Amino acid sequence: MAIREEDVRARPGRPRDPACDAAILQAALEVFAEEGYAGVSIDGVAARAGVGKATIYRRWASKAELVVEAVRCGASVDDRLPDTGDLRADLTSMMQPLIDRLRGDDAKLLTMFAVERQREPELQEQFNQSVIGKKREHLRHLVALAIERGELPPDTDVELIAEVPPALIWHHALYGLPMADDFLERILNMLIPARP
Amino acid sequence: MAIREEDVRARPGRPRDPACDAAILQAALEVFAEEGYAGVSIDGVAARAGVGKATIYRRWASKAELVVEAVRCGASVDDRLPDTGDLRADLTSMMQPLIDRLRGDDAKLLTMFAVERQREPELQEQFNQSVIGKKREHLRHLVALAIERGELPPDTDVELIAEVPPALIWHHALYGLPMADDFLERILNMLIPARP
Amino acid sequence: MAIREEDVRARPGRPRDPACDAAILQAALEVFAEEGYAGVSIDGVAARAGVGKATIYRRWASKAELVVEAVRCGASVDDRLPDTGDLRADLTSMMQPLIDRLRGDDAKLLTMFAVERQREPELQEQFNQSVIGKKREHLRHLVALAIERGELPPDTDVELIAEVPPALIWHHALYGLPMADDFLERILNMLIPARP
Amino acid sequence: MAIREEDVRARPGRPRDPACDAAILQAALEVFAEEGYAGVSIDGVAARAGVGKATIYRRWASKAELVVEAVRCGASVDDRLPDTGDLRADLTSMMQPLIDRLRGDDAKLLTMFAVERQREPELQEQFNQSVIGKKREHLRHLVALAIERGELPPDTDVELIAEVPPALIWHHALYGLPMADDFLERILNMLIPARP
DNA sequence: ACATAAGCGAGACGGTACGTCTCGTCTTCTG
DNA sequence: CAGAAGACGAGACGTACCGTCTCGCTTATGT
Repeated sequence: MAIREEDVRARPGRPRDPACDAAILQAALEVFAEEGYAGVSIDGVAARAGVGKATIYRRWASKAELVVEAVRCGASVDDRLPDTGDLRADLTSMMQPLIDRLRGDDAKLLTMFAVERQREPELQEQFNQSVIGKKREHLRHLVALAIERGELPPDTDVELIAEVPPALIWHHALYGLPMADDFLERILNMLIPARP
Repeated sequence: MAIREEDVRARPGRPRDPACDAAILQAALEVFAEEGYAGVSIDGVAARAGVGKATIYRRWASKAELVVEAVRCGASVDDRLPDTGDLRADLTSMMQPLIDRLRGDDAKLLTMFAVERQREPELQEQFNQSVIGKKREHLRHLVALAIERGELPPDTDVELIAEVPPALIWHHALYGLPMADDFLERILNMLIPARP
Repeated sequence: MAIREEDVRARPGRPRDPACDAAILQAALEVFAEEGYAGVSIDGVAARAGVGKATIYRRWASKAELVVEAVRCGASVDDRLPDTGDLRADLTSMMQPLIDRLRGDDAKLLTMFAVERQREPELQEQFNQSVIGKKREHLRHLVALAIERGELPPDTDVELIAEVPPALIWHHALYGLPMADDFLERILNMLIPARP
Repeated sequence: MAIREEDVRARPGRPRDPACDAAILQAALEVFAEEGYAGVSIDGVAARAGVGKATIYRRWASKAELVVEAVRCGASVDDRLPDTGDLRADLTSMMQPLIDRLRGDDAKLLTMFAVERQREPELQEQFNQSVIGKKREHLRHLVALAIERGELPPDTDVELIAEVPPALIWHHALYGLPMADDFLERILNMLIPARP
């Protein structure tokens, strides 16, 4: 996660220019999409954003952090963690946007990011902490609640079930397997017993 | 892809020393397994292999090509396609070796290979056809047979179910999630209804 | 010639550290004096100066430029132009210091400087005008006066005689011929008839 | 001096191809004249001469030896060591060709060679041994004979006098001082007392 | 109102790896 | 054996980034 000040604005001195944040993230995203992680250079991003390097390092501690945030924003990975009391609805609300994106224009960006993560431990670390972790936790939470409500049998393997949707989605994306409109529906049908 | 000679041996001059190929690939593989892609440096590989840098660049045009080939050679895959008439047994026989390798020393190797495949369409294509495709086909075949035998309900989503084990295994591997000894058992428990 | 800034200090950004200039030139000079031109390596100079390679290449475009400047700075010349009325004394006073330096630690430095001048016409030009020219003129002046005083015969070839001492000194230096303590004395004995 | 077989031709096997000698020396000379010593690379010379590298190293032990011989041949530095019994004549016969060459088209080649010698200790060493040494020895020999014959006074400083002509010639060449047609004559007039 | 503290563009700095080049040696095959 | 071709170990070259550190300047705020 970036070194974002969450609010403070109690700090003395000149405040950070929000236009810089935008310009930097935009530039980073463009370069990443064009050249991949290795093609991103801080000097290059700074130049393209019309910004000094210090202005970047004041916000992000490393190239990895910058790229993570850029991709997260750029692909508008949404961080909503829904909890409506209906497992199907919640899972759909969390997973369908990912599927849509992986079937659309962002596909290349997202898979490229997934790939680069493996090549750059820093990147992986950063992303796991800032994004994946929370989602995983929430998925398990939703599954546990569903068991309590009786939507899933009591002996359900929570940790495992919670991984099935993202695992299948990414698996299909990475291997180029087709994901039809009813893809998520089929997954949920497999995981959630039909209501009697 | 590497600058491999087509084996002609009609070229004049001193032939390439095959011992160098081996030493370089071995060294690259070791460093890669220990430090990951970013940790591989040509100077380091050259030193460890007891070889000049030029000897590496004579064979591969860049670090990326070298690593791809090293991993491809190092990660030899086994391709048994069992069919004993028992789904649990067959899936175990197909999937457990993969899990074992992904939990063992080859883990980084295999995951990085999975990653590099994404960057080299040719490699991906070839690998899909020669290995993955057959396995996928066989898995579906096994699932279909299990339905016929009544081990799985008749309305089972064959294509989807068949992807779940590899998807979950790779998902855990790629995200560094723990895979305990009973990992495959839990997957099978989830997929296959308990025998009454 | 080096990429010297004209001292403007109107440039934006962090100014160059003068201590680096000094350290690099010093290190280059030392290596050069010890190992000769071919023995100078940028990595070596950088290491000895405690400086990154980029810091050198930011200032000089190549090894050659660096060495030229280092030597030029290191080989400061003295330019006394004596005129006591005694040819032997004046010539000794002008030439002995040169011999001493060429026999001492500065030998390699000075000869290499003489060499580099040949490769850098600009340097040669400037040096000829500012140092050599005046010395040559003064030598001829001294010889002419000596003729008037009768220390030398009236038909002496002024221009030629005036070149003999420096020519012989540099010739011996460049070819590594020995220059004993009485070297200058022998030259003068050859040129100036013994007083009756 | 090169590893020339001076004669042998008693060796078994295929004799060396004299055309190779010529092609290599020619190529080396061209590159040297165009690019200077540092610009000469064995690979480059081999390619330009249409010859394998081994064929060069079979004849010369190093780049320095090759370049020395190439320049010596190319500038047709003649190795005649005349001894007619007349000092003026012998000195003229030895020195005038050098002056002519330094005033003519070979000037650049020769001075460049003189310069590069200083930069490359190997080169200097090679050249001193193979060319300069013998000439210097012979000059001293001639001077000694002239003293015996009474052409020079008995107290003449042999070693010093012998160096004056080459020292003055090279001094003038390197500093761009004019050398008129009577340049050598003036030197000899200075050194050799007029015949009574 | 104006000092203070931080932001900003620019770019220097010590490092490290890159990919290229040359050296002088070694190894194959063909005449 | 000579010769053409070219692989080999070694190591310097000059470039490009990284992440940090000054510079001189600008911009809010808080007293």
